[in-house]
Parts: sequence; structure tokens; C-alpha cells
Amino acid sequence: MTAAPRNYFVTTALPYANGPFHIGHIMEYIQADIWVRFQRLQGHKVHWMGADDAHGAPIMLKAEAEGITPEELVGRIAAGRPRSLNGFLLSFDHWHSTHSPENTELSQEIYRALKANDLIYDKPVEQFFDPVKNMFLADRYIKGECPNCHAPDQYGDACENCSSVYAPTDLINPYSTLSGAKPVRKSSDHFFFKLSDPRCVEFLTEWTKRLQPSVANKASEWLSGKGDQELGDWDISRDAPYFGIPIPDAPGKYFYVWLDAPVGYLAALKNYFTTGKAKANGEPRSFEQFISADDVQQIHFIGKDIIYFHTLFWPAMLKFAGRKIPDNVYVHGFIQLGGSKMSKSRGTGLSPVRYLDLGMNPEWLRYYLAAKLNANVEDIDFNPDDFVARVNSDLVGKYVNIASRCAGFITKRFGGKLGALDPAAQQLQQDFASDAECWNRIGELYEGREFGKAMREIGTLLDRVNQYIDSAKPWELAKVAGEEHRLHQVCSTALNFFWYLTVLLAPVLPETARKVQAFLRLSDAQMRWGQHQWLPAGHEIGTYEHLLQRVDPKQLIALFDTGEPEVKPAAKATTVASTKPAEAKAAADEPVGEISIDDFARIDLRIARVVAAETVEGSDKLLKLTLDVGDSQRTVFSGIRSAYAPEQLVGRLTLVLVNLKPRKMRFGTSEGMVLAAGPGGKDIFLLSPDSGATAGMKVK
RNA sequence: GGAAAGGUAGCUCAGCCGGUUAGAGCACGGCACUCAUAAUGCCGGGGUCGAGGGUUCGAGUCCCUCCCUUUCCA
Repeated sequence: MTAAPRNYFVTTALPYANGPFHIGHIMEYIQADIWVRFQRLQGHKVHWMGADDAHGAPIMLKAEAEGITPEELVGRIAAGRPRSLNGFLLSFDHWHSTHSPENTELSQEIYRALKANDLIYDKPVEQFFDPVKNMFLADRYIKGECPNCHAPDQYGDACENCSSVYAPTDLINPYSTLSGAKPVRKSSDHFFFKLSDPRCVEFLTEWTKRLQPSVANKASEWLSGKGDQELGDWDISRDAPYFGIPIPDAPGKYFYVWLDAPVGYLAALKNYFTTGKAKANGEPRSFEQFISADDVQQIHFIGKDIIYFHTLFWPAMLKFAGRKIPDNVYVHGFIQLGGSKMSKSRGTGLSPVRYLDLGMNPEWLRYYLAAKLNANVEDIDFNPDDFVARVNSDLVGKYVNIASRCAGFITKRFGGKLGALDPAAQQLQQDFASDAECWNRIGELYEGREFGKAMREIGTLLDRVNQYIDSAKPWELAKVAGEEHRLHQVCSTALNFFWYLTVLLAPVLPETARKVQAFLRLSDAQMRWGQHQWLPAGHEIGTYEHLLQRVDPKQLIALFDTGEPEVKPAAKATTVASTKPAEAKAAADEPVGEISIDDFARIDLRIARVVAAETVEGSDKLLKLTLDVGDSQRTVFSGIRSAYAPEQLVGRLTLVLVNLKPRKMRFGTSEGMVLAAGPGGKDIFLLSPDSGATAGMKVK
């Protein structure tokens, strides 16, 4: 494809800065990264921005609970980002934060412009207020008895028991989850963005037509809603205390986090320009010139949960603040984890950090996701067996194997130099070099985010190349005197095909592409999309080194073992132990014999929440944990550092033995023991309760 | 409660505007091969296309009803 170079400003959804990435973030970034790399391979210029979404009540409260400032919390989370971003080979051009001067300035500027345009008004809103914490309570912080089925401890929006929906003010005996106090109704002035203004509706009705059909359909439903489905205005203010951006000329009022979050896209871009990174990346214009330029396409990748914000508020805000509007919003579905086999309630599911910790290759996941992704707003399913099968058979068995089975002959028999192409493989050569048959066809699939279809197309090419090698039988030619020339041709041809296949897969497998480039001694230009120039006879290649390991199914088991207390009931410990030799020693050696219920009753196990976790200076095994056990906090030293990073633990629930005799250690006194299973090293698995449990509950 | 997406071989999925015996990959069985970090090739078994109605010369593909799964609801 030889389209004129384009300029893209690409964003992916901003992760909320109250915890590490989850697999959903990583899936979106991989989707965007494949698309972005494809654009770059064609010579287009992409500026891909990411940022932490740092504001809002949850972060404020979490920081408070940990006894640190929100800035410190956000800073700690931000510090953990690069490892995952680099680990999954994500080619962001810049990463910033919504808690930044640029964002403050831009948010306030946009707000002022909207206000000048008569799209902001204020009106009093009555809400629940926590008289102890002195703050207004969002629905999620109010619980009470369901007005319908009278189940206790239900949230303010819907009942988990009878799934009826209601307003928080309908709850019977409501209480604040923050202080336990009974909330009072209180009124306060809020600012609203007038989304229902005919100008907005008219603009959005037109603008949303560009979206994916199902998204456009949804948007049109929202825009044309009648009665109680009518399009509402948007409450964009929150009262102090709030961690956010102050609203100009309104003391004590802050922007609701969802206002400044998308503005964070622009803030990240602005910071990218002002720090000189844009210039270094070949963009000579200023931020303001770039962001308003017609030749720049602004694309947002998002998940389906935030369609409303990105297809209604965001374009309307930009439009009526007099700014350039987004060119498109690409919506994807969620990633499911093997149906009921891995219920979410049991923990984090597929942890990206753990994936990397286990030394699993990021390209496996990139390929697997690519093979399943499409341009629809459909959920995709992560299936461990499928993962192993696809990676091992497609990537290693079919793709990598092509190089592996031919390179040896070139090195050993022909001094590492390629020969002429095989005239007998002309059809394949033509197809590989053809825009219509190959580059445009697969390129359009990448362009349209139909990665699954692209992988399938490439898959048939892989099959054809393997069939070709099989029919040419280089291993037989190698044994027949006088067939050297044919042997040389066949292997050279196959390696040429391998080169093209590598470029076709390069958006998905950037690291492998880099290795192949070195192995085949290819220039950067030869790694571009749409090759038509075969390597000439005499071209010297390097020595082949294996490009990609196979997945060991055991790694998948380890990946999902985390946080599943009921992997096997504890009572069956002896039989479980026999499945893993390493564990057999530890568990099966000491038959304890039967105990009575009274014996068990002496053990005081409780649910604990990890409030803080830190490494211990002078020990490479221990972590110092501060645990909330309901009525009090206690310090526990635990030898799990080899398996967990402190930031993975903060906030999670686990089980702790609280009546263990306190033990003095060099670093302090340990007042209990957290429960974990596994042989040790990286294979230590902390136990967790199902969701719903709260700190202090006794285990019995 | 409202809405969306989906329910096709053991698994993961293709099947565009309805048209000859429903496809692929993986898994499974057999054969071949041995260049390749047991990879590859060939052959084969296996599906009442969620259920029931309807439209049609003809439906996995259109319409209706129902069931199930997942998700969203500012």
C-alpha cells in the first residue's frame, strides 16, 4: 500500500490510577498497538498518547485510608506503569497524567468556552451527605436494606439479591460505607453541561453516524430518547473535599473526574509537545497547530463501557469549545476469562503483571489476542487451552518452523548466502508480491481492525509455504549429488517467503520481526509494508537462532492459580500434593492425623485487608504488611517477596492467622501469619476470600 | 426493568445481500516424512447450525415466539 503519509493522534482509554493494569487495559493497548504499528509500517506518522486518570473520590479515599496524599498514591501507581508497557511491547509515544498543569489549564479553558457558549448552567441537587466525613456520597458509598426484597447491605443503585433498580434515597436504613453514619439529605449547587441543547443534539446526530454500526445505533437511541429515556444534561461538578481540578470562579467546586479525564488526552499531547518529544519524533508544529490541523486524524480506542462519554460528551465538549472534533472512536468489547471456570469474584483473573513475572512471552498474548480480535463490539474469550494450541501450532509450528527448517542448509551448504528463486514456486511468489492478493488485502484487514481475519489470511499463506517445502523436499535434494542448485533455490525461496511473512506479522510480533531483520540482514526499508523486491542471489544471512519458544501449559496453570482459594479443598491436600512433585515433599511428609472441631476452633483465622506493603531493608525474602483485621491494624512480616511485589498486594483481601504467638524479628514484631500455598520461590500463592468478605470476618 | 451482542463439530471461531453433499484451525484416529527446539504434509471420523413455529421452489442465513450466555444502563 502506498498511500500518502498520514498524521495520526491516537489515544487509548486512561487507566484509573488506583491500581495496576488489568488484562482489559492490556488487551486494548495491544489492539491499538497493532493498529498503530501497522500505520507506521506504511510510513504514516502516529503519535500515541496514554495517561493515568488520577482524579476522583475513589483515589482520594484510598489515599486517605493508606495515610498518604493522593499525589503519592498516583505517583506510586505511575511508577509501576513502564514495566507493563514495555513488557507487552506497547509503543506509546508518551505517557502523562490527568493530574497535571496542562490538564488543569485545558479543562478550565474548555469549561470557560462552553460557558461563554451558553452551555453551562447550575442548579441545586439534593444528595446524601455523610455528616461524619463531611462529604457528599456517591451511590457506591451508600448501602442499606433493599426496598424491594429487604436484603441487607445493598448498594445505592441496585440490589444484588433481587436485582431491582432504585435510587439511593429509596434504601431502608441507609448508611455510609465510609463512616457507617446515617447519611442526611443535603442540597448543593451543581454545574451542568447542557447536552440536551438542540445544537448539541443536532451536531451529535450527524457526528455519530461515522461510528461502528452498533455504536452509532446506541448513540442514536440516546439522542432520540423520549420520556424518561430523554437525553439528560450532565452534572460536571463535585463538592469539596474532592481530588480534582477546581472550577474557575466557583470556590469549593471541582470538575467531576469524567470531565477532565478525556481532556487528559489533550493534556498528554500538550506535554508531549512542550517537552520536545514531538519535535524529536519529527513533528515540527506547535501543540495548538497540530491539534487543530485538518491533516491530523484524531482516533480514540475505548472499551464499550465508556461509549457514552466518548461519543456524546467528548465530541460535544470539543465542538462547542471551538476545538477540532475527534475523527473516530474505535470501540472494542471485553475479554472474558474462560466462562465460569475463572469467576471474577475469585480474584483478578489474568494478571498482566503476573504474566510478565512468570517470564511468559508478550508476543504469545499479542498473537493470541490478534487471532481473536475483530472490529465489532464483541467480547472475546481467553481460553488457556486455545492459547497454548494457537501459539504452539501457528506461531512456532508453522511460522517460526519455516526459517528453522531451511536456514541450516543455507548456512552449512552455501556459506550463508542465498541463491536464486525457485521457478517452480512462481504462483506463491506472485501472490506474495501482489498488492491485490497479499498486501492490500491483509492491509485492509489491519486497517479495519479485523485482526482475526488478517491472522487467518496469513495462516493460509503459512500453510502454503509449508506445503511448498514439503513438496520440494529439500532434505532429499540434500542427499542427491547434483541437486545442490535446486536445494539452494528451494531454501532461498522459502526464506524469502519467511521474510514477507515476518513483515505481514510485524504489527503483532515486533520483537520477532526485529530478530528476523537481524537474522536475514535486512535494512529498515526492507521491513516496510508492501515488499516487492526479493532478496538477490548472493545476499548473505546470519546464523539462525530459534526465534520463539513454545508455551508450556504449566505456565498457564501457574498464571491462573493465583488467588483461587478453592483450587482444591484443603481437606484433599494429600492428593493434591501428589500432582506437583515439588509440593509433595512439603505437604505429604507430615501426616497430621485427625483433629477435632475444638482443635480447629482454637485457630483464629480472619479476613484481612492489606493496607500497606513494603519491602524490608536487609531481607530479600520478607515483605512488611500492614493489615486491617477489622477492629485494628497489625503488622505481619511475610516471606512472599519472591512471588509478590508490594504494589500487587495493597488493597487485596487475604487470610491471616491472628492468634499466632507474636514473634520478634530483626526488623520488628510480626503479629500473625498470612496464608499462602505453593512450593516457594515464584510459586507462592496467597489465599483470598470470595468477594463480599470484609476485613475482620472470622473464618470458620 | 430497558437495551446490545452472541448461542454453528470436543475447543476457538468463519460462513457477505437466502441457493449444489455446512467450512477452517486446534484436538482425535490413520498414513507419510525426518530438513526443523516433534515441527510438517496427506487422508479420515465427528455437527438434527439453541428450541419451536412461519415466509420461500429453497434458510445456519429473513420474520415471530421462547430458552440460555455475556455485557451495558450517564
